[in-house]
Amino acid sequence: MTKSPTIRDVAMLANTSVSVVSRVLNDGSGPVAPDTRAKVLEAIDQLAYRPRAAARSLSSGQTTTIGLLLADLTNPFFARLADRIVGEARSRDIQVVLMTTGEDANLEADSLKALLDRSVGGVIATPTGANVEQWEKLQKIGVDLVFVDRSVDTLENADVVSIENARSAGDATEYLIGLGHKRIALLTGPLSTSTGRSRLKGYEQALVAAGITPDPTLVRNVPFRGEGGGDSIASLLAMADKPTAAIIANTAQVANVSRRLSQMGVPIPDELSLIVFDDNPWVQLVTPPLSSIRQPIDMLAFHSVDLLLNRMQGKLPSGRRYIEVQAEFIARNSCAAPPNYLITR
Amino acid sequence: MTKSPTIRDVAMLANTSVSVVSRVLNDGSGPVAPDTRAKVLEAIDQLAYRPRAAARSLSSGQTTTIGLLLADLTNPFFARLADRIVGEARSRDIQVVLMTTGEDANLEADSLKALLDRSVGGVIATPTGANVEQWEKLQKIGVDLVFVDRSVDTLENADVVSIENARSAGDATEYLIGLGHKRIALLTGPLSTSTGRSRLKGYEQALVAAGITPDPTLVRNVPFRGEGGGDSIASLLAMADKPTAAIIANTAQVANVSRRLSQMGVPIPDELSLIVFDDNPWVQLVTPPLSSIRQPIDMLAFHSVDLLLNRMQGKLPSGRRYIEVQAEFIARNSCAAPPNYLITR
DNA sequence: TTGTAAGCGTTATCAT
DNA sequence: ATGATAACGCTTACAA
Repeated sequence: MTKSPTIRDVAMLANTSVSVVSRVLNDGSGPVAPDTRAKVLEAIDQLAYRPRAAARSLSSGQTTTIGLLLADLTNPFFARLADRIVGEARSRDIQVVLMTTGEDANLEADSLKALLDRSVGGVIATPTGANVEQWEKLQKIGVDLVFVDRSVDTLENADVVSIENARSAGDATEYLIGLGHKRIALLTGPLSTSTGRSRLKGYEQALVAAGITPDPTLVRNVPFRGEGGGDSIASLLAMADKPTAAIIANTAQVANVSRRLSQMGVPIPDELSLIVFDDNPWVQLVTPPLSSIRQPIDMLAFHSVDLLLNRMQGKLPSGRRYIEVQAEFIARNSCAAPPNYLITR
Repeated sequence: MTKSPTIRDVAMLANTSVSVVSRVLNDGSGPVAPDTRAKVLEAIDQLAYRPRAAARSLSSGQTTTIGLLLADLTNPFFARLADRIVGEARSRDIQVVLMTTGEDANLEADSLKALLDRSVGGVIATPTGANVEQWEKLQKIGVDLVFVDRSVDTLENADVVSIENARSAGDATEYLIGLGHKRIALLTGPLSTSTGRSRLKGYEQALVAAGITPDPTLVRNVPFRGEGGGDSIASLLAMADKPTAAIIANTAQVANVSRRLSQMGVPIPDELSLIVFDDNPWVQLVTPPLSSIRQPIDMLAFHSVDLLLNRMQGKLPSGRRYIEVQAEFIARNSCAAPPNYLITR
């Protein structure tokens, strides 16, 4: 545990002043003679000097750190998102402090409080929908905000990056309708989330467009966390006029639903056609492989950090930026015509 | 974007000095009269004051931030580990900066370099095995180290938290032997990792104990990343004297192996019995559900942050701490007696 | 018990 | 092109 060299040590060794060293450190912040620069660089190298982040940010008021507040790393979608965001951040030499909400407003509030210490210049988050005031307070102290995957409508100064939820849900619905399905169930997230609402809208629009009246009893809102998905699908299948197909638009619940269906021994796609949001690696491992909607995680990651960094550097005009990227429907073997469906024509 | 209040503002409002405010901030760092404290607390509350992390750490030389350097969040094992570690950290009010190596020594080196800015007081990592010098340099500037899941033997001052790898592999091997298997394949990680070596050792010991001579051609070392697992299992099954069972002891490759096996249409367990390290949620979703070794991720997380924090607070005597936790073998339906196996007795 | 003042390691302003 | 020097916001002796 040696005491680390400071900028002064470097200046001394290079026979110059701290200001000069600082200038070569922050390239372009002032004039430096070529050979002076060389000497400084050598001194830095020789001492293995590294500027201390805390001092830097205290003095400059800036940080090269962003916060990443995700729902839950246990969910493969968020895990992969985190992976890509961290990668994207590294390539730009910025660090990421990671926090999770567990979809719990209180935990989210805790995280927001922690973020108030100005250790980050901006944050990328999947908000729970609550804590609007704390989010605003965070913005007020100068922290830029980018919401990814979902948004909070009342927070108008936060940028948003997400997939085209309505359209994706619509695509899936159309596909099922095309196979002959009339009674299509939808498991979606809480309607308090933008994601849930959009997916529902896309689903209903597709139905209406095909001349089918949406049946509200076929729509279930399931919390992101917990076992809700399993129960919902079970109750759906217990209905008298039960659905012949289901779209699981709640990314967090697809594993639960799959497990329950497999436990119940419901033959897929014979008795029930299935489409899941989020193309996890394992959806093609199960029997049958599941048709799914692949969210372009790379794009979500790229745009969220790109947007945030541009904001932090003041490169963007004020006003919310809303970026939507396309998701891709992938047909596998979990969909077929409904039972007893006769091809007439 | 208001300018935030400083400790001086608080002192002023509370009609006292900054040192007093500082003392109530860091409870116990000095005497404060009860009613003075009350006034300070009120001022803090009223101004919504939050101490700035950078100033604090610059002045005190300490940080409430740790680094978490993991291989790859794409792997469910690491993702869940990250989730638990972040949770454990939050409950102690410490922040986590996340980085990934992608099992790449160069990326690891980059991260290590970034860590040199003393923004963290310690790091929890799954090392690649390389960059020994940089790890040492990190320790030299006072950053404590805890390796989790694997270790680097030459780094004797880093604590280690992992599962009992040898024993777990041994258990799985014994189980298969008990079913009548003689030719048991092992897919394991690179032998440059402690994990790979330990699992191999446990496997061999179990074999020898049962009077079976280990056959090196049945052991495959597969890199953590990439598609190696699939090819390995395929080549194993192409052998003349092919194995009747396989243990996939490379956590990162279980999905690849499963996919390949399913593509090849190898009947499990009829033609091949299978045991996988790491009990992902989806291993019970596939057909048949896979027998697996469940790693106690909560324990790994708890001990690694506990250990690290104690180190950082100097509460631990010097000398490496090596904590091993038990993993649990879970029998499902992917194992059976080998083909053509006659029960004689 | 309280307050003053000297750092902590940078950046940035302003002379030189 | 270079170099003093004053912040930045906090902790911590050391006085009072």
